[in-house]
Amino acid sequence: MDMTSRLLMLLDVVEHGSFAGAAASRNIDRSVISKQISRLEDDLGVRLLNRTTRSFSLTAAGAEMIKKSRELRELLGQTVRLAENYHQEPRGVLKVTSSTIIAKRYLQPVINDFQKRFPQVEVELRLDDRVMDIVAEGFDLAFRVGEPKDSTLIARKIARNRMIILASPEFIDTYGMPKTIDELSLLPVANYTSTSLRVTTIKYLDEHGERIEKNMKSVFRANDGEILLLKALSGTAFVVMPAFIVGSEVADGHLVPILPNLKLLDYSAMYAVYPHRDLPVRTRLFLDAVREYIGKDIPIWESNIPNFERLYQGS
Amino acid sequence: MDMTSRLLMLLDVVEHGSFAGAAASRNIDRSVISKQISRLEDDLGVRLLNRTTRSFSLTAAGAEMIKKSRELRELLGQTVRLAENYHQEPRGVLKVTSSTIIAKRYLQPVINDFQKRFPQVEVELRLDDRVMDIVAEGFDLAFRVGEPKDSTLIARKIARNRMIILASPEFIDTYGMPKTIDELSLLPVANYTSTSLRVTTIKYLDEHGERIEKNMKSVFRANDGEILLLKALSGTAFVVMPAFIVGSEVADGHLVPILPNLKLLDYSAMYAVYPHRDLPVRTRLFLDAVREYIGKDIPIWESNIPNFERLYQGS
DNA sequence: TTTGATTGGTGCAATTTTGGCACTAATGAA
DNA sequence: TTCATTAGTGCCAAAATTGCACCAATCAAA
Repeated sequence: MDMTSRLLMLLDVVEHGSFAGAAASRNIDRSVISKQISRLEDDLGVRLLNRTTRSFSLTAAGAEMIKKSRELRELLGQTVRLAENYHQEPRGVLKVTSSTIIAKRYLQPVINDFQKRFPQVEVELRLDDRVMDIVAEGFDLAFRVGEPKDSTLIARKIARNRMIILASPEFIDTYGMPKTIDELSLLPVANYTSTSLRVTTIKYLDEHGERIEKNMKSVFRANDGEILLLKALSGTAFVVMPAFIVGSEVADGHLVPILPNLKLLDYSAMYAVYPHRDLPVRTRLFLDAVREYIGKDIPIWESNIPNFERLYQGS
Repeated sequence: MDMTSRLLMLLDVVEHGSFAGAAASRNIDRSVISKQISRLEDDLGVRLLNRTTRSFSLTAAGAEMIKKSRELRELLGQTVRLAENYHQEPRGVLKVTSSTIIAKRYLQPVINDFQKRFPQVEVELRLDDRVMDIVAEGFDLAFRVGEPKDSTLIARKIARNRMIILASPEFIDTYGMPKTIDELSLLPVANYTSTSLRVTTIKYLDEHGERIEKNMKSVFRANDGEILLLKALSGTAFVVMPAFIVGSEVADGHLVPILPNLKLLDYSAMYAVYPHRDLPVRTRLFLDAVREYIGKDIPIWESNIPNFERLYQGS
C-alpha cells in the first residue's frame, strides 16, 4: 500500500468518524487501519490525529491532508472513469441501489440476463428505502420513485406510476362493493408508506375536473409491497398502491380493482438516478436494459392488470 | 503497490522512453516494471502501450492516463510538501546538484556539519556540470555559476565571483614575470571551460575605465579546477580562473598572483537555484548553512588568497 | 459503583505481494 | 551474419500486509 491509498484510508477514517467504522466499511481488520495510519504519519513526518483513547480529532496538518486526500480521491476517480471510457466490453462492479420491491420485481430479471451477456460485470445491489448519497457511497445507479431534489445528480424518468385501488373478493363480501369514493373512504385501508413514497390519501379528479384529495381510514402501513398485498389478500383491508407493486394477483382474480371509473392521478414517476458525469459502459448498458425491460410507453407492470389502460381514467 | 504508484511508474516509463530506462532510474529490475504495467492495464481494463518487441508507443487511452498521471504526480507532490511545512525538525532526502568543484570545496564541509546537526536528513549530491532540469529530476537545490534563464526557478545570489590570474614560481622563472597584459597574452594559459562557465578571455578595465576583453593563448582547457591547478603548478601554463577554485595554493606560495594591479571584472556570481515554491525545512536550513559557510560579503575562498581584497582592483 | 461493550493499539503467525535472477524471443545496429 | 539490447515470464527468496488474539482505556448502562 502506498501513500495515496493511505491518504484515502485516512479520509475514510475521518468521514466514518472512527477507525472501526472505516475498517467495517472496507471489511478489513481495525488493526490494519491503525497500522497504516501510523505508517502514513511516519512517512509524512507529521501527526495527523490527536488520539484520545476512544476517539480522535484532526490536527492542523491532518486537516490539510484531508483536503488534499479529497482532491486525490476525485482525481483518481476521474482517471479510472477515463479509462473506463475505453472499455468496449463492460467490466467492473455495477453498484445499484433501489427499493426492495423495484429490485425484486424489475431489476433482478434484468440483472440475471445482463450477467449472462456480460460475465465480466459484478453486480452489487443494495436494497434500501432511504434515499442515500449515491456519490459518497459510490453507487453507479439508483432507482427511485419521485424525482430527487439533488441537482448534482441526473434523474431520468423510467416509467409513469399509475395508482390502483384493490381489494380481495372476501373484502367485498364483507363490506360490500363500494359505489362511491365516500363509501370507500370509510373502509379500512392498508397504505404503502416509506421515506420516499407515502400514499396516505386518494388523489383524483372529480366529474368537474377538480383535483380532490380524500383521506382514508388507514389501519395498516408498511414499506413493503408484498406485505400490503398479503394484507389485502387476507380480506381485512383494501389497498391503494402504485401499479408497479402489483404482481399477478389481479390477473389471478385474488384482488379486484375497486371504483375503476375514478380518475386517479399518477403518482410521482419512477426515476433512474446517477451522478452527473460520464457513465461507465456497464452503467449505460444496464440502464438501457432496464428501460427495455420495463417498456417504453406502457410499463411492464401495467400488463399484470387486465384492461388497465382503461381503468381509473374517469370514463 | 497500488494504482497510483503504477500510474507514476507508467509516467516514468513514458518519460524515459523505455522500460529499461525507467527501471534504471529507480534501481529496480526491468521485470518489475513489466509486471506492474501489465497489472495496471489489467486493472484499468485498457491497453496503454502498443508494444513492438523492442519499443512501444502510447495508445489513445495510454495518452490520457499519462495526462492524469502528471496531475496525480503534481498533486501528490503538493501534498507531501504541505506535510513538510509542519516539520519542526528537517527530515527526508535533500537532493542537491552542483559542479564538482563547488561541491568538493564548499558543500561537503557544510553537509558534514549539517548531518551532524540533523541526522534525520539524508543527502544525495549529484555532481554534474550540465545545467539540468532540477524540477524534472526532483532536486531540491542546485548551485551554479551564472544566473539561469529559467524563470520558473528562483535564483538566489550566494556570492560574488572575482577572477584571479595565477602562475607558479617555475612558470615565472621560465617566462619572466609579465609586466603588462600584452606580455601576458602571449604566454600559455590553461582555462576553466565547462558548459556553464567558460573563461576564454581576460576581461578588465583599462586606465580610462574602458572595458577590454583580451584573448589568451589557450593551451589547455578543462572543466575541473584541480586539474587546472595541477597544470599551473607544473609551471607549463598560467591560469585565469574564478577565485572560488583556488585552495591553499596561493597561501602556500605554490602559485603567485600575476598582474595584481589589473582591474579584473567579476565573472557571473554563484547562485543557489531552487523551484518556485515553498521550500522544505531541510532545504531552507541547508541553504542558510551554505550561505553562512561561504560568508555574507566576502566569500570564504577569498580568504585563501592573502591580501585579495586589494588585488585586481586597478590600484 | 460495577459491568460490559467498544475504542485504538500491539505482537505474532499466515498469507500475499514484491523484487531479483535467469532465461527467452524479438528487434535493430554494426 | 553477429552482437547488444529490448520486453516479457517463471521461479524463488525476501518483504510487506493482513487477521487474530489480546490489552488498556474509555464510556454508557445497569
